[in-house]
Amino acid sequence: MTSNAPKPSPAHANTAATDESTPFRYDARLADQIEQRWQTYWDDHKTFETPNPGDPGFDHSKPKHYVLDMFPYPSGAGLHVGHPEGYTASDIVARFMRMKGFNVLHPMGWDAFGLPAEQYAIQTGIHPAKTTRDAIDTFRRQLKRFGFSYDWSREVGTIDPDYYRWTQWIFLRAYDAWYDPWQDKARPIADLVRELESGDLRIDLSGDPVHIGLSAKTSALGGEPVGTRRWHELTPEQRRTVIDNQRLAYVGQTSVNWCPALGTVLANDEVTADGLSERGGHPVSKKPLRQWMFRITAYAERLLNDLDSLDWPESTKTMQREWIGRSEGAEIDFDLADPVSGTPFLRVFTTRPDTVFGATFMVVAPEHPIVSAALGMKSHAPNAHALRAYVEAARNRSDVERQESKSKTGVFTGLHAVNPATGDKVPIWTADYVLMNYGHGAIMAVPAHDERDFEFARAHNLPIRDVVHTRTHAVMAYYALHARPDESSSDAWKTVLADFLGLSTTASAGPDIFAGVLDAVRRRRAEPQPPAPSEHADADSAQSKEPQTARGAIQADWLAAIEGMGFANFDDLRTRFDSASVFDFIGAAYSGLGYACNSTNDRVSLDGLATPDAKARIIAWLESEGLGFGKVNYRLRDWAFSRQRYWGEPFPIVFDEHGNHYPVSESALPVTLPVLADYAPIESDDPMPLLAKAADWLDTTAGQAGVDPAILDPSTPVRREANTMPGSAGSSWYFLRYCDPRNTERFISKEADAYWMRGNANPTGGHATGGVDLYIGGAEHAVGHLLYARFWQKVLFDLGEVSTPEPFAKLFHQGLITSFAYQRKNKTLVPVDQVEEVSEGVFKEKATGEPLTPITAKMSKSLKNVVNPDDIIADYGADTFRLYEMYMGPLEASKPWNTKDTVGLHRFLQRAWRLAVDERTGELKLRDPQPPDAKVEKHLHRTIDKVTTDIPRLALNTAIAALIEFVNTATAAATTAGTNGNSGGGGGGGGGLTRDQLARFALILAPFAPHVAEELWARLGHSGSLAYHPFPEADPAMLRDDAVEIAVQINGKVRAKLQVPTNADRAAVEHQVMSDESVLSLLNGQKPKKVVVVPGKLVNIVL
RNA sequence: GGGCCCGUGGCGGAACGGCAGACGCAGCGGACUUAAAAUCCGCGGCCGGUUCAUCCCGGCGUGUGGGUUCAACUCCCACCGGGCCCA
Repeated sequence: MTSNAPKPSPAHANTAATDESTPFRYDARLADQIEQRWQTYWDDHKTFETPNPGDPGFDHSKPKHYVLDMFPYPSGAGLHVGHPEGYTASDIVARFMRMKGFNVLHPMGWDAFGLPAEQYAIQTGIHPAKTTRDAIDTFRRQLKRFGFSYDWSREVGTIDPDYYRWTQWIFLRAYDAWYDPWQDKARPIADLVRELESGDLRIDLSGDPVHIGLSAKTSALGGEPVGTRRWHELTPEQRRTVIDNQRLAYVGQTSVNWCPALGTVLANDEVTADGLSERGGHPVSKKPLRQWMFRITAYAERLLNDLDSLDWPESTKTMQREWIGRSEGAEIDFDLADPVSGTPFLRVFTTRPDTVFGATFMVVAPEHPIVSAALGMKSHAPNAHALRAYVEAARNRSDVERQESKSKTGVFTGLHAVNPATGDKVPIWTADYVLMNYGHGAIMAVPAHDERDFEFARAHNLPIRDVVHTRTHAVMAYYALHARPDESSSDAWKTVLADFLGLSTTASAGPDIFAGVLDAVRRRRAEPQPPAPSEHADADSAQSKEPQTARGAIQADWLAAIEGMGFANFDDLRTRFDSASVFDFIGAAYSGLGYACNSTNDRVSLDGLATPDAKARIIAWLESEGLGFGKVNYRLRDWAFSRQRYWGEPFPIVFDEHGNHYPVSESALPVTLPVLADYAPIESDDPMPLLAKAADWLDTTAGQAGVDPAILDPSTPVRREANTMPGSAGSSWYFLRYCDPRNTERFISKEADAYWMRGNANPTGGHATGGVDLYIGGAEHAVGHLLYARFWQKVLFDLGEVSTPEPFAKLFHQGLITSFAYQRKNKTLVPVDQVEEVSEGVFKEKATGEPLTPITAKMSKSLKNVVNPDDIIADYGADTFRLYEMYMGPLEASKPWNTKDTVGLHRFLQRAWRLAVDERTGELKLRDPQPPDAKVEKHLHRTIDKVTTDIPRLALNTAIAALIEFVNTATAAATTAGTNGNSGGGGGGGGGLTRDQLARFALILAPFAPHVAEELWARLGHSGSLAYHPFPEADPAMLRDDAVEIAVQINGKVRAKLQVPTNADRAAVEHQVMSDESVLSLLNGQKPKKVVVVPGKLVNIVL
């Protein structure tokens, strides 16, 4: 039987025994009773409903704490064990913080629009409105069964018209805003119009507003802005175009990810690395499309900088930084060596200006004007035919084909440019791997340090010149230059170099200290037998051959590496480095960071500089010479916001017959999603929005649609926007709605926002930047949801709608819960129901008898290793389930589910229960009137302390371990006192804990196992819930012992243990240790060189 | 290929640079029981010595090899293996 196969249910096993002699044992049946009772109680008494400022019962004197879960996407399959992991952790924090005197906001809702629900509806033939509602009901019922302390009165769903009304409203706010680069914030479009009208702003050549004399763009070009126009010079159509191109939500033409099978466009984060859709795994291709876009790129710098202020996992911050992809590159101008009319120079953008010395040729897109210019020049006739044919062919290939094609085709234009750094004449080629719409449609090709350039150079026999060395190469280059004659001989050069490399890389050395390192290598080699300087002179005989083998191993590694590079001899090595052709020789480009080399001319040298420094120096030089300038570039693209599907928020936008768009006025919101019977996607190569099927809804008048009569006559026929918003629309602001979910006037009241979203220094690490105090959810949303939500928050912040610039002050990712799976020799996996365990830890496939290796893998339907939480709760109860999931390991770690381990946590609750309740009579067992056991009391304080410090840092596994230890101590005390009987359910009479101790224990258990804690609390005679009772405090005096056992080490090895007074200072401890008889006998008369005393821990005597 | 994270008993895991293996599971021994289950108590890294046995003692141990330190699971470097992200 495998570990995941069904087990005999303990519920049934227990029931028999329970009925006979221990009807009040804590088993599945009793747990179920207790849990139902308290869940009903909490519901009936609205225990976890949280008033807002201004509501009756709101307590101004308490600080706030907002604990948020990423809301789930309710699927038909119901919850799996991964969902409650984060929810349990956040629930523990929420319950703890309530008891610590905070006003806690802890809501739950549903992310319910989107592709999966729609796909499911298509498969089943049931309308998504129905399947989604059913899934929500299932999820809600399951979540309630865990006893989570959500304020269900604040429940929201993204599909509720009352909710998406405000999603549409936020869209309109962005539609009606532009990004002011001078104030570095979003502002209303009306401000832009006013400044254009006043003449403060003009329109530049590319149609963007520009401040005369203030524009970075124009000053970089180093001249007066040419061709700017004033507002009043523009026609109404031109004005409309200018304005529309400034909106934060705008219609743009971009290359999108089109998925023909799903019939929709996907965002970059919805497409996998191998070009398949994340949902369904269908092929996705690039396609140009006019669609709604969000100008998230305007916020790139702020989204990047503000990450520093957030208490988020470093890995997630790194992912966002990389997704934003800020790079400091440069625009560099290459003068043309051959005169071409109208084109004095070629401008390129590069992220690696430090490699300009290695630019041995240039490549322009076939559409580049210089190509047609070349074709028109008689002097280049010999090449003209091939060139013309190539341009013609390239025109018929799509961008995708051009990017993907492996063969590096291209043709020489016959023209040359001048490399501004080297002064060399370099040929200009045209090739279709360079796209006209990227950068300037031209690149400087650095074949030694760019993969594609390298392949192109190889294919067309162009020179490859090294200008960046890795540390390894830098060491080798230094050696090539500085090796002594005896070191360059045929036998010696490799071993000396290997030692040099070994020592340099160990020391993370840069070129500046190579000389010293080489000296050290030579000194070492000069020594006859190599006990390296650091080895202990007195090393005993057993380790005497260690140093040699160790050094030998590293040397061997490097020898193999050198061998792998294939240099014939030292002269070959030297020639390669001298001629800057190492990468050509190795046969691969190196595009990483390193140290510049071969990069010196009369006026600037980069040699030896690390890449970032080399970049800075070359940019400074280019700028001083007027050859170029530094430029910041971002990888982040604007957010494609249109989906051609049914199950999403409609846009509050209509179009007139000319294709101009108009907003639906606020008072006409929401634009409700029409009920569509046929919601099957339109599979096609061209995007076709599904809502186009709702003809009655689609074609209307401006008045019907609710467009402001001031901007469009109500009788004007209009067509509604037929695209819908993506799934990430509703999830980008739901945390705001929870604060004020039933507000019909605003998406969130100013008061609710100011209270719940404000900055708040608190135990779980809230920040002055404000926002949600603790946000728990999966790491898979690192660059999607978490970036979009930050962006919307900043837009709303700029427009004065919310008070904080960041939505989530502290973020925590729970780890993935995996399952065991079984692997054949060929690495394929076997479903668990086809596996048998032939003996302890040995597994075979039932059908074939093939031996299998157990591994951990994601839970999946196909492997049949999915665990359903409902089953676990039926067997053990929700409290056991909660404890087990939190006890499995660190919250952030990925860890395998092992059902058989759950029984340990069930036993813990059983022992805790038995401490307090007689299993035969159900009577409370208390120690009173006997005084509390001193050891137990002390341990209780330690446990309170441990739990209090562990919960805020989400170290819930160790907090539970501490609770278990306490129960074990108390149980032992009760047993030795002879008051707890044993077999089959405890004697009558006294117990291990006093009434007061049991009460405190129930309180500290409550965040983890709330039902059983409430039950104990009630049985102690309290009325009502303990949910708001103050959390017990540990007495610092009880955390210390009078004496502590310390370890006595001699040369780092523990040789003795000694009791010393806790308050003894270092000198006293040292004195006690050094006068202790057993220590003296261990010292055997030797005099210590040094004695290290770590108070309360150990003493280390160094001989 | 680049970046990040992780490698600790049979398993999940614990350990401010300070006595490695807390706590739980599985296992072994005992108590209770007609018996089993449940429960309770005890043992538990590996190798060796000593002993009837307990006690006790020595050596080796946190993927591998180096380094820093009085002291390294923990910090640094390289490598091996696994995972995640980006190409």
